[in-house]
Amino acid sequence: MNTHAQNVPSACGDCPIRHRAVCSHCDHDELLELEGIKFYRTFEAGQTIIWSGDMMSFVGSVVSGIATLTQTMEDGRTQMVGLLLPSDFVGRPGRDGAAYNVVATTDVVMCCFRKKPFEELMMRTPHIAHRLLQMTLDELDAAREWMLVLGRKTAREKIASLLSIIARRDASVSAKGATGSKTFDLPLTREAMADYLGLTLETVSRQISALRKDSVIQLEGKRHVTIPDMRRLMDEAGDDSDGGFLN
Amino acid sequence: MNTHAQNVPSACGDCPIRHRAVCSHCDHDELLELEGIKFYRTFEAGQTIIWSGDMMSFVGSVVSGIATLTQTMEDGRTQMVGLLLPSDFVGRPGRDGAAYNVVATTDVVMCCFRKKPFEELMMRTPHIAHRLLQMTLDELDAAREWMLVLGRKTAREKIASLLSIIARRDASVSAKGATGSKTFDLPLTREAMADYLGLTLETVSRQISALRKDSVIQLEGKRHVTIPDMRRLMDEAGDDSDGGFLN
DNA sequence: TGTCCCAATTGATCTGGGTCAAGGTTATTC
DNA sequence: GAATAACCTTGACCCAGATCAATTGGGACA
Repeated sequence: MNTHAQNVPSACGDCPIRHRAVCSHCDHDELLELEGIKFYRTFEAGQTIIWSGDMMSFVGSVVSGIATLTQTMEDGRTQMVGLLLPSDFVGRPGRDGAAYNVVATTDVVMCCFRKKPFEELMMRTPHIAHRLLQMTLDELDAAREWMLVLGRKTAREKIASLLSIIARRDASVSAKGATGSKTFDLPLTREAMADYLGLTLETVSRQISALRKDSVIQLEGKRHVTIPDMRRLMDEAGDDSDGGFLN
Repeated sequence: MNTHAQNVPSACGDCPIRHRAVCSHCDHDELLELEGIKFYRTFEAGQTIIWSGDMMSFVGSVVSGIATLTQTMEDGRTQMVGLLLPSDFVGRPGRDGAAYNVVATTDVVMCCFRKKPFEELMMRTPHIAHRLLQMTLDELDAAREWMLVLGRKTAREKIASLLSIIARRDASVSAKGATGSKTFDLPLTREAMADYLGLTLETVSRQISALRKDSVIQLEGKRHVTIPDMRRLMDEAGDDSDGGFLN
C-alpha cells in the first residue's frame, strides 16, 4: 500500500479512480476487476451530461474540461450549485435519480464506471467508501461555505470570492505560495458566474470592472485574469482565513 | 439483518447509532464494542456545542432538541448552514477541526462517541461507512437545494420554503399525507429564521404577516403554525416537486 | 474587409429588501 | 401584579442590485 505519486504507473493508465478521485493507494488488484466496467465519454461544450431526475447509469470523474451542477426552477431561474474541475467525482453511489443538471461548460472528457458494478466494488473495498466519504464531506463543507457567500455577501464580495476560489484551484502560481500573484483564464462566462453567485450578468460585469479599476485584478481580453495580490483579493472577499470552496 | 422498527429493543437502549443515524440494521455485536466510547451530553438553549475551528473530540447524533450550524464573518454577519433535528448526525469522521459553529437552539441531548474509537469502528464496519456516506450525500443534496433558495428565491418564497421544510420534518400531520394540513411549533426565533434565509428579521416578520393575511398559514401566538394546505405552501415556495432540504 | 454573432460593457431607471426607529406582546421574576 | 426583558410587529425611508435598453468588441467565416 503505497501512496500515489504524480507519475502514474502505466499499468494504472490515466484512470482517475487511481488518482485523487477515489483511492489514494495503488495496488493493482482492482484494476482487473474494473476492466469492462470502466469507459471514457466525451461531451461538447454546452452539452448536458446528466439531466436532473434522470436515472444515472454511471458514476465517474472529470478527466479534462469543466462542468457545472445547476438547479433550475420552472420559471427559468437557475442556480449553479457546484463546479466540477478535473479529478472531481460525479455521481451518487446508492442513488438512482440525479438531483441536478450536470452541464459541460467546455469540452469534457469523463472517466465513467457502470454504476452497479462500481457499487459492488465499493461494498467489497472499504477504502473506496472511505475515500468517497472524505470527498463528500469536502463537498459538503464547500457547499456550506458557499451558502455564506450566497446569503450574506455583497456583489463585490461574491465576485472576489469566486475569483479567489478559481485562482486557488485553477491558477498557475507565479510567486510565493498562497499570497503571491496568480494568473488564469476564467472558465466561465459572465452569465455562468452570475448563476453561481445569485446575481445578474450585468452586476457581475459591473463589479468586475470595478475590481479592475481598483487594481484588485487585471484583465487581458475578457477572460484572462491576473491577480497581483491574493491577500488583497481575499480581503475583498471577506474571507478571514484561507476559506475553501472546492478545497 | 432486520430493519429497525420504531420501538427499539431494550438491549439497544436509545442510542442513535442503532436508529436512523448511523446504521439501519440491528445485530447486537457492536453494542459491546461501543461500551465505554459512548456517552450522553446535554446542552442548554443558547449554548455553543462546538466552536468553528475547535478540535472535535467526538461525533454523535442529536437525541432531542434542536441545534443549528452557523458560519460567521468577522464583522458579525452570520449564515445558518444547517438545522439539526433529532437523529441528525454531527461530526466529520476523519477530520479534526470543526468547520462551523454548532449551537443549541433549544435544550439539546446528544449521544456522543469518542472520535478515535468511532473511526476505528467505522474502519472495521463497512455498513457504518456506507450509512454515513448515504447520510452525507443527503446533506449535500439538502445544502445544494438550499443554495437555490438563498441565491434565487424572493423573501416570500424563502419563508415558504423554510416553513415547508420544517412542516415536512417536524409536523404532526393532521390529514392525508403530504398535501393535507399540518401543525407545528416553529423551533426558531425570527432572527434565526433570518440567519437561515439570508434575510433580516424585519423582513421575516413582514413576510410571515403577509402569508398569514393571504391565508397561506395560520398563526396562534408567535410560534404555533398551522398550514391548511401544504400544496398551496409549496406553490408559494416555488417548489415544483416535493423538494427536500433535510429530506 | 466586411458582416454576422455572441459575449460583454455601460447607462438609466426601478424596486425588493435593508436600515432605522417606535411601539406592542408575552413570559419571567420578585 | 408590577417590573423587566426578550421577542416580535409595523412604519418610513433608502440603497444595492435588478431590469430594461443600447452600444461595443472580437472572433469566425466568406
